[in-house]
Amino acid sequence: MPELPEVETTVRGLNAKIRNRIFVGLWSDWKKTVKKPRSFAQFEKELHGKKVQRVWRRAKNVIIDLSEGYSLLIHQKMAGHLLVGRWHQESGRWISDERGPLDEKINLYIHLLFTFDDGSMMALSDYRKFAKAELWKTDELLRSPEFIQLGPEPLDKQFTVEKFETVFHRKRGKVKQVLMDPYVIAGIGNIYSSEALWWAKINPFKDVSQLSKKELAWLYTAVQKVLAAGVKLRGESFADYRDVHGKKGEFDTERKVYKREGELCSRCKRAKILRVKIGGRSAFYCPYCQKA
DNA sequence: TGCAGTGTTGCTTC
DNA sequence: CGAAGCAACACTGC
Repeated sequence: MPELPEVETTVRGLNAKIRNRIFVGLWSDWKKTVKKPRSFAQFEKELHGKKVQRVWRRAKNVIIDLSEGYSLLIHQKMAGHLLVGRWHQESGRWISDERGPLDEKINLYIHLLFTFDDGSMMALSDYRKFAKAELWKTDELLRSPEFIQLGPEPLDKQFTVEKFETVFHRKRGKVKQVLMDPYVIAGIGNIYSSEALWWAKINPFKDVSQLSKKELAWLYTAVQKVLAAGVKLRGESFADYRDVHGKKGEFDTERKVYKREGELCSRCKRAKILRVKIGGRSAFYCPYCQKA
């Protein structure tokens, strides 16, 4: 579900709510969510008593830095939601104490529930059970290969158009797939790659090695534009993304091609948006604006 | 009923 | 050996 803007929205929400809180309790009905340490009991034991220092994001990972040099990493994968609030259990189900957007549906899929020292809680809801939680020593996480190998952050000030060109010229393959490769550039998934390519007027099938310098510059600008708009609008909730309070994002007003197959392109008004398969995923584009 | 799905990984094949 | 392709993960909703 979440791509960079959605994860960023979640991270900002967590920072406002759980800083300085101390982990005192843990509940789970799907312990496989915890991947590290291997043993759930060990995870629970090591987490207990740790204080939240700050929450940040790398690619689509939420990282909660803790006292004593620990970091809790959570990846929401396709359908995970991180929520904060208070819940109580009724006949085996978690019920939100608050009225409003944290409705019953999302609560049904809570598989991991952390309790803090002040009685507030952080829940990981995930109807597909793909999300993962890992407890690391912070320095080990930062030195781990899977972390080091991640591509640059597209919204970093240091991520210049020159860096973008360098990163892309090293690769080959369909530009759509390369954009979604977290080891090439971080945080871009199926929605924002489709949107960026539409803004840049680039055909998603085009091989990255065939992109002109001009096209690379357009794509660089488009990637930053759609991601920044996504963050500003607090994410895309076309599917089921919600922020930590269960609220929807507003990026849907900006959605130009994703899941719009058959609709007239809003820019050229001469062609209908196509849906095709690239690398096993659906890609959406305007065959007129984004000629091969 | 069948299939697609916001992501990533790891296995197989070339 | 590297790259590419694809199943697997597990479940809901159209």
